[in-house]
Amino acid sequence: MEYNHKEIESRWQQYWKENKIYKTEIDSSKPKYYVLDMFPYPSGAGLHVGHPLGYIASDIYSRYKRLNGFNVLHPMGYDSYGLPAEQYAIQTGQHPEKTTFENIDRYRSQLDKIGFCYDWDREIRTCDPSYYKWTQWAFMKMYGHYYDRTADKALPIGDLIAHFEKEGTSGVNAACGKEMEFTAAEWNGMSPKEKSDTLMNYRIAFLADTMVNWCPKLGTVLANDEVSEGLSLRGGYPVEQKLMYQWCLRVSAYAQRLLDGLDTIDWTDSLKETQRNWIGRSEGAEMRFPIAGSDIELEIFTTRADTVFGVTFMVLAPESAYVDMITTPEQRQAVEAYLDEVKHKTERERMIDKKVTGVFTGAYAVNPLTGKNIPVWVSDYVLAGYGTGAIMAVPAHDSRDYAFARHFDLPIIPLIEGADVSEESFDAKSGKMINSASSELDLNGMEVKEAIAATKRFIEEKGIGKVKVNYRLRDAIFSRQRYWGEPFPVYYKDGIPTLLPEDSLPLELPEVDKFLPTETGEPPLGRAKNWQTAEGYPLELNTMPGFAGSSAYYLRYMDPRNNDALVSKEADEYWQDVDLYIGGTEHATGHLIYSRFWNKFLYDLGVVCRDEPFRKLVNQGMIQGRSNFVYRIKDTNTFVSAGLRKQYDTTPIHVDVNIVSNDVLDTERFRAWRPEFKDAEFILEDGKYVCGYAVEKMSKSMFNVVNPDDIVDRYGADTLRLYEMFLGPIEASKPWDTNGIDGVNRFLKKLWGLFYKGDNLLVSDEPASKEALKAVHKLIKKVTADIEIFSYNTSVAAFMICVNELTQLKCHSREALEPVVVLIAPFAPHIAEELWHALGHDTTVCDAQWPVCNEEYLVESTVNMAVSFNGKARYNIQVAADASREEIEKIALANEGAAKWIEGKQVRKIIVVPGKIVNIVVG
RNA sequence: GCCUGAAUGGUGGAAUGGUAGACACGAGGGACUUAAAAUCCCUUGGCCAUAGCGGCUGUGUGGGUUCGAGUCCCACUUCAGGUACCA
Repeated sequence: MEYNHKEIESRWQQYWKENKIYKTEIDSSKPKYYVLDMFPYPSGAGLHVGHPLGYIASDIYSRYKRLNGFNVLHPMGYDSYGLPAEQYAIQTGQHPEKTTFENIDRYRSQLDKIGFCYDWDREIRTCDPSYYKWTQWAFMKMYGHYYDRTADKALPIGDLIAHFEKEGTSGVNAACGKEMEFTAAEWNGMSPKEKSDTLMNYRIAFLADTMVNWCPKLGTVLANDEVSEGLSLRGGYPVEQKLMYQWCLRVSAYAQRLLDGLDTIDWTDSLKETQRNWIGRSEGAEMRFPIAGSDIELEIFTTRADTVFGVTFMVLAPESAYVDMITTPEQRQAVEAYLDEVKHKTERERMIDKKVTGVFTGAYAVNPLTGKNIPVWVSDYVLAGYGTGAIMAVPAHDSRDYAFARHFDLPIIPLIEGADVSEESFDAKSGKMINSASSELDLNGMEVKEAIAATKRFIEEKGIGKVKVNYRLRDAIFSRQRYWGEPFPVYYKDGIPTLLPEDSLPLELPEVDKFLPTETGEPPLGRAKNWQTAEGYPLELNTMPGFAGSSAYYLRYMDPRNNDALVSKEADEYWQDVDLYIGGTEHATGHLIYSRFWNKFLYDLGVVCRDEPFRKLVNQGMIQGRSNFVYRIKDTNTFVSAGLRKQYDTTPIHVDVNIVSNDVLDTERFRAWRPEFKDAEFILEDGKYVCGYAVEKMSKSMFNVVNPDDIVDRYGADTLRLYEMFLGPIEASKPWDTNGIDGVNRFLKKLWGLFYKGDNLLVSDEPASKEALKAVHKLIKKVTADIEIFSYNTSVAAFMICVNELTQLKCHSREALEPVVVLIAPFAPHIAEELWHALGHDTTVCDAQWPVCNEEYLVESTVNMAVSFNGKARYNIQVAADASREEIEKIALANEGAAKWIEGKQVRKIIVVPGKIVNIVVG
């Protein structure tokens, strides 16, 4: 038999499926291992060759762990709610479920061809009611809890209500939107609506007026991580700021725990750093500046308390509530004109044009340390959402304040010795303080760090302010004005949001006639008939965002068909957490934050036993496209080969990479490719047409999309798998380059050749030679070590070396071949299964034992050592492998004439590292 | 601006501080063949030498530590990714 990948692969894939080889059950006799891929959003374009990179890597690890006796959970599913299907539905009128399911089927058939060991009985889809029941359930729990800072965990909102009834807000230490103060009597006197509104300030899932990223083109709000540089990530449409009443999740309550948790997990430093930046902890002080002639106090946040003597003005964010409170009648018109101007600018416009703008409110604040009056301004360079939305401006030591002061001609007071602030501000947090003394506080002469600490102490003692930690991390906006998402299990009773009863879940997504907003501007669910409770109360019209369904999916895989719980106690305690998670870095500030938050919340409730969901995370790189070009000579239909193109005036044209092989164009297929090239002429070099190339994004318009199906069809899944791993380290981004795939395919044929010559099985029961066993055990050692560090590319190289050696040794001994088959099984499972059965086994190779390296085979009787004298005149000596240091020295010296003197110089030092290199220093 | 990471042949990439360039592609040469494909063998960082041994040089740049540096330290250059009026 020749190596026939098609026949082998389809036969074994069918066998695995029929015998449910990869079905996983709880088995307390074995240690568990949970390997997870970030599940895909099934897009209409299908899989390209870049998608499976991470899946192959995780598949290898899963199979490896299984061969090592672990009970491996390795599931797959689909993140099937999302904007693209809905946008497509709007354009075509097709129900998003229909296109989504079609896409899922296509993904599945593509995935199946690659031979993954997923337990498909555990498949989940986020748009399936039996799945999103638990998304809705988690939302209800978040609604029903608040974050208690003293207990440092989520507690039932009922506890808080009981506290309010007895003591009001006194003694409450809870995460909230704004600090509130009321007595028990006041609470008990509130109307139901007032109570509901008050509790919204504390609930973990809550309704609030929030500044949102509104994307008019998509007709919905977007989360911060769905917006980049003022444009929507999906579609690239402009995004503006808008105040809307929205569902939110109090992610910020978990900021510190999300930060601390990073120290306990095995992720790359760069990813942890990205999350740390996103959480953005900054330690500073909150200070109050009284407004002159009123009892209003401006509260500001600063990390530079030391610079308080250099405050020459204050700035409010345009959206700040203070603006209206303090603006003087004389300035009101100017301020309102400015606010109007700012409102009409989109986020993007604000960013592009960094002109300094602002307006004076007419009010003055009193510096609590100097007693001096300082003007209060409004400017859009201060953000409403961070800190208190108001700052003290220190132009000498902050570049933004500096630009503002220069523009409006405000005074600049330097506070650090030697700082030259005539051209720019001095932002560094170092140096000795000057100009910073009052009768009560003297910072002069202190280092900046000391001064910060001293000022903080002072303001706390004087009650001017307090030490405060701020986080950049915002609460997640959880409403989307879209159709294709999870409905909220919420209705409105006399305007008061109320949860549906838990046993009514799931609340299924209703049918609508169109997927567009209603004429009155309500979300698409406003079109649904009878979208109300049995009593006639209206149901929530918003749906949940994409990250809702993907935040706890890893838990659902543990117990996917359980209708009574998200995950049973038994399943949770057995599978615990994801041991290895593989996916792209693009989810660093979205999914990977939300998931950790969601999991910590469930941990607080005692639903899950682990605080962190993903123990180890590996980021696979992106596979870019590698485009090919042909060069058309201007105004002709003649194409010139890349090497000769400089002699002509040419235009490069993208050509389909599938009709190019090793950068050589198949000219016949090119003529057939498109009608306009039917009569194309070619100027060849060395009889070939060589194409140019460039690395670009993989996309249809560049004709550089390589479909895995085509590769599988031509070379087989095993070749595809090995080649994707051989391409380079999995974390690295690299262009897909089909050049070179032949080498991997050739290797598999050679491996096959160790077993078969034509139809003859060559395998013998003769013992293997020492050399053959050495080659095999070297392989065992190398591959075992490589897999543990995900260095799959060097593993593949090791296989090639070993097979070459065995081929040269003409080794067909079962003793040598059997371990090789088991080792290759994770990488190329189909051929391994075939060869395993050729060796006479009737069980599947998946249940084999991972071979153990016997170091004895690797021991050399003698070792070659390079000896150099002063780094020069290097030569080799042979010594016994177990030779002592002294013996090696002796032999080394003997070889160079046994001399204590070399080239007339005395030997001073001999450094010997057994097995390595001997260097002798003279002089 | 800040934070991460990277820089090695024509290409993708190997190298616990110890013979740089494993493995593969590509290229060149050869064998087999009427021919092609497939397969196999040899050469392949650069320069010099070549009948043969070989020699010099070489991991972005400049320094440093070390008997010894692609690897560690300092400074710089370039590229990639993340992030940004976050006070």
